Amino acid sequence: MARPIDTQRQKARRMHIIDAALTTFAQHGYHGASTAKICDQAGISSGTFFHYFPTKLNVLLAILKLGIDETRKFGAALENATDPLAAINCFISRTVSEAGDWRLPGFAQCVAGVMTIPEIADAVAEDEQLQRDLLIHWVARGISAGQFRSDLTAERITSWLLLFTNGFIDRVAVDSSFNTDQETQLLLHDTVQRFICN
Amino acid sequence: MARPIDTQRQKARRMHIIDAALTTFAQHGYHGASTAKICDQAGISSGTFFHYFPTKLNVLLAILKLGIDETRKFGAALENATDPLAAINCFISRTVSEAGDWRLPGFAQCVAGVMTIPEIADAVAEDEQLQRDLLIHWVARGISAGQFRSDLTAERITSWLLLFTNGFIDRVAVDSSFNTDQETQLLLHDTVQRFICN
Amino acid sequence: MARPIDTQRQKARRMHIIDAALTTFAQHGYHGASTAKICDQAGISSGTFFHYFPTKLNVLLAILKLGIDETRKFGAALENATDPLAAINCFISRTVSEAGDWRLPGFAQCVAGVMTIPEIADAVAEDEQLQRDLLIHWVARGISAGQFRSDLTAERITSWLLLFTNGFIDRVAVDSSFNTDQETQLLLHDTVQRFICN
Amino acid sequence: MARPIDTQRQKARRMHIIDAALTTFAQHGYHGASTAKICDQAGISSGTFFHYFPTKLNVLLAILKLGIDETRKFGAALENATDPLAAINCFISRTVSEAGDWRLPGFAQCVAGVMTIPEIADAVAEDEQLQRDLLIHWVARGISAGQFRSDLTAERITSWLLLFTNGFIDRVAVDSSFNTDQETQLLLHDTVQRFICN
DNA sequence: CATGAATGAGCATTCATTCAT
DNA sequence: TATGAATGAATGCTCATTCAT
Repeated sequence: MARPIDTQRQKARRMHIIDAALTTFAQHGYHGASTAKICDQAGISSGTFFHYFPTKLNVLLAILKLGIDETRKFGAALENATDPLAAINCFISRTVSEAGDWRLPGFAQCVAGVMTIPEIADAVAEDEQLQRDLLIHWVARGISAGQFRSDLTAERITSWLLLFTNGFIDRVAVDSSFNTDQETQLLLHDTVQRFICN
Repeated sequence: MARPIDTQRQKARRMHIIDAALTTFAQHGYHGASTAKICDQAGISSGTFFHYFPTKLNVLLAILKLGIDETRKFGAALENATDPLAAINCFISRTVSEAGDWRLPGFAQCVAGVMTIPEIADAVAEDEQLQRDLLIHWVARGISAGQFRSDLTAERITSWLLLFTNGFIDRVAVDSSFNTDQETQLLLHDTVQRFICN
Repeated sequence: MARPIDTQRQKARRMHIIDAALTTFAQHGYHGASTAKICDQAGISSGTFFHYFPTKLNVLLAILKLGIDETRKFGAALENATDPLAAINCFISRTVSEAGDWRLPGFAQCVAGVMTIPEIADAVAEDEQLQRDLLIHWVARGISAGQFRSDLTAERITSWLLLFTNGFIDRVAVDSSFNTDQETQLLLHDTVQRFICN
Repeated sequence: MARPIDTQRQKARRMHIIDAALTTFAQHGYHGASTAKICDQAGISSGTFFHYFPTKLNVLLAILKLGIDETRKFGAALENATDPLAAINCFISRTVSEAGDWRLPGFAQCVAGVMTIPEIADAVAEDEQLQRDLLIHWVARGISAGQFRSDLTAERITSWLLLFTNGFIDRVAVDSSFNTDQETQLLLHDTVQRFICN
């Protein structure tokens, strides 16, 4: 008796495991997060874990994949924007607001510690490239519109925008006096705007 | 009976191991850097390794300690500076130029991945605090001198300066189009100056 | 309420699984043949597998049982034979011709590797005993008829006949230059006849 | 302080582990012999086990290698023989007398069960080939000397000699009424001689 | 001091088996 | 009756650390 609806349950369960893994990775780092800890967190047995993911590494990759997909979706949604600065601000505040999930900064550190694994490096590079492509489009448009400074290439500016967002997330992880909401304003209006505009 | 000459040799050997560990941590991450790999890199036996350091974690802590000491020394050397912006720029360019040692960005990622270990978190927090103390002093002076913007507290400005430097190092690790020398200029004159000054 | 037709289907399905298991055991050995592989080979789900057999071991035992049954049947069919040597040759060539199913030699190796499991050892011993009983009868008759050598007990001769057949099957598995059809002649006329006759 | 004599100890220890593994493999089969059981048998820790052998499979291969080396040595020692039949008998009785170590027949079954692993198959094939090369030389000489039957190629005869020896070892494992010493005589004088001579 | 063999706790992963649907 | 998701015990192997020489 085929149970076609099970695919729903499977997807949900997969997401449940991913969620638990995200928490555990954020709390303990990649190697500190034993599969046993992840399974505890998810309330499942090790067998179930490996039923859904062939390897511990693969859960991490699945999390990264999720981020990549969201980045892609967001880029598409931004396509009908008109003002370059607004588009960029929109992208940046979205990225940065993800740090509202307290696990994100910890997860970012977890990933950093594991960039020596080629598959991870590749996934991170893919995400990075997506963000670059997305941003560079709007930066270039801002430059041609005379809205942004023209002494720097769109590429260099993009690198710096990513420096700001990633540096921001790192701050959240490390600096307890760093208030996300409050500093996001500073990021958009002072750092980005001052850096990018004429 | 302690022979002072031996102390010299010991110190040199200790430093040699630290250097090898730094390389290995940068290349393989904390867990990827087995003590065996570190020993290979240092050209010593595991016995010798544990003669100089009680645990693998302690080598990492020793490396961090070295950084802390240098930060402290640098802070002291800066004490007779007169111009706040110059002092800050000096600090920042020193920090950032350390990334000239290719191992630093990799090591920074290694440390990020292991921040869940309390001793590491403490050491990093100590370094962070030192850098804060050092910077905040000059930022406050720049504000009172009317040289810097006064709409933000010295503390917030300092957080952002650290965001820039750490974000910069992260960029070096992740972004191959990011040229250290060239971007350092941008960091000092555009990012910092635009952010900090009136 | 049992429907006799179902029993047919069940039996067929059971045989189908046994056949798939035989193939898989021959190809991968007992431990290399995971239940998953067997199910794949049979085109069924693991649930179905365990519906027909309580454990993996039981499929193997079922295969052995099949062999035992056939041996028994063959022994009965041989009962009206008249010439001892012909009867023995008949038995041997039947046994050996089973190696025409390419899976048999592999399966024999599979079983050898698992003789440390008491239930397997018992089943193999039962088959062995059956073959012994069958052969010893004709060997004894050949001896009393003065047709066979009388310097050896019927039991020892029988052991050697089994040595020849099992050794033959092992050869097929191991020695690619060993041509079944051709060597069967040699087995019957040279090895067995030279060994057994006056 | 270099301890050059340790190589002796290492070799001894390696052999000790090999010996324990041989026992355990013979008693429990390859998969039934967990590394834990082997370590217990050897009186060592798992760490030590893997210090000497990278893989469980490798101990098995090491045992096979030992057999191969001995076959090679034996072949060399046989080189100055003069009588082909005597040389062949000498080889066969050596091979067969190894079954005096009660573990050998069990180990042979263990290996049979694991022939699906390519590395094992290769090692067994190498041993087989060595034995073939060794025997075929004397068989060919016996044929040209008119001492042996000439209706079969030397190769076929050799295959049959190996059938006899391997079948013999299998018998020892399976047939409790099969007395090694007594049957060896039968092997040499009746089976081999009757098969091989004119 | 230096060495590297020995240790054993810890971990990712496999797989036969169960059972709700 | 058939399914396949869920289970968890068992296993091979890694690696930081100890200690006799």
